[in-house]
Amino acid sequence: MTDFSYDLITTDGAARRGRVKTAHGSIETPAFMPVGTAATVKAMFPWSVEETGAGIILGNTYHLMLRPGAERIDRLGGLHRFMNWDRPILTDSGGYQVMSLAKLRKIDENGVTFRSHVDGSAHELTPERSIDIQRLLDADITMSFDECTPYPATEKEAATSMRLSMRWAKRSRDAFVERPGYGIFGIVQGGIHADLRAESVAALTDIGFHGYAVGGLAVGEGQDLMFSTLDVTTPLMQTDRPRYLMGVGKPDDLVGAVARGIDMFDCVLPTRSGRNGQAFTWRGTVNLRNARHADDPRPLDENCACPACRKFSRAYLHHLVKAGEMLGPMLASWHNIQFYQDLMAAMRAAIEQGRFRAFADDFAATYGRGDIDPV
RNA sequence: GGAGGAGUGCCCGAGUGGUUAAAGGGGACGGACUGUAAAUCCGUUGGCUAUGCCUACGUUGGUUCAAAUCCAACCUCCUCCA
Repeated sequence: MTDFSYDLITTDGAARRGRVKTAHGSIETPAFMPVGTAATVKAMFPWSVEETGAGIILGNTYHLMLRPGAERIDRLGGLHRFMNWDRPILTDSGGYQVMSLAKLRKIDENGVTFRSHVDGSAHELTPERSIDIQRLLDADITMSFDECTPYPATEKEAATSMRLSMRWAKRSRDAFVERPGYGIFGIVQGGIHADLRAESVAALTDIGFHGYAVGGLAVGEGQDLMFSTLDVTTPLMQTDRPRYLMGVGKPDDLVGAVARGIDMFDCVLPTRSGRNGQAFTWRGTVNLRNARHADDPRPLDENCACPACRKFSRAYLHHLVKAGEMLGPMLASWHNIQFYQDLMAAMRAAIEQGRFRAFADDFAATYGRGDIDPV
């Protein structure tokens, strides 16, 4: 089996076209990873996810540890087999839940004690345990255990939080069992502070990871601050390792982040928004609940290959969403994941052809700028 | 034919003298969602020449300073008995 690797195929400005090789296959980057927190990309079959062109999905240490349990998944042959997804999987370490479940956890130097959101029972997550769980899950890419620093945070808070994450990153790296085709990523923290981001990148680079993630963004700071933080972060990151912007984002966030040298993304938005009746298109978002679609026989997006667009009308999608029929969220999720994959494919092609800047300008000119109904 | 019960805003439904343009649902309309405690959450939902006024709780009339709330008649519906 080949080692875990990242090949930088070509660049266009700061944008990078690359390929990540893992035990379960390779990933064309820039890549978007659909989120499958609880061993399922919500409302989608794994083969549907595959059909959109997604090359990798994300799972979650915290959720799977609580239910059905990491050891159980291990006994059942690992997460790929358990959920019938044979392509690469990246697992989040539970670090995001340190922030999102703030009311249900206690944090100290050793790690975090969560009160389960399922049944209230107490569970400890340390860097060592998080890494071990991710090994049991058989994640191709393990994420180091961190604290996703909330926003807003004072510079002092961001520094304290980041340095704790750096100590945990070292422990995570030490706990990671090297296996061919498997890698572990360190997570850069530091809030919106350039000096802290620089310190964090240096600390992680010193430890040495197979890839590096930028964490703690898209947590309320806004796109301008997210981009300006990337501007002072990605230039410091190793060019021969993949760069993953965690939890991002909206389509225009993805384009802007690729322009700043990011290779990988994950976000719940396409699936969550899909379940909530919002569809993404090249012209912006469409709220399928809106009354204006009730009599519209046209497809959501004539150029989209997903079944929601190929086989059904906006009027029908509108009806499904309004009626609370589960096929509505299913089709909308499928469409959104398809759109995200199409967007990534378009960016990859633009980089290969050295026209990423033009692509980004064109995207900015049309996305969110007009009604989707230019009849 | 007799006895009893009920009629509230788009719908269901709370409300038995003033703080009621009227709880709460639903529906409708709109918005949000960024390493998923989310098939979730949040607004708005009588009208107007709007810090006020008009219309409104089956209909009409009455009692009262004041009525969705009390009284009378009428209309409609439901249940039971003939």
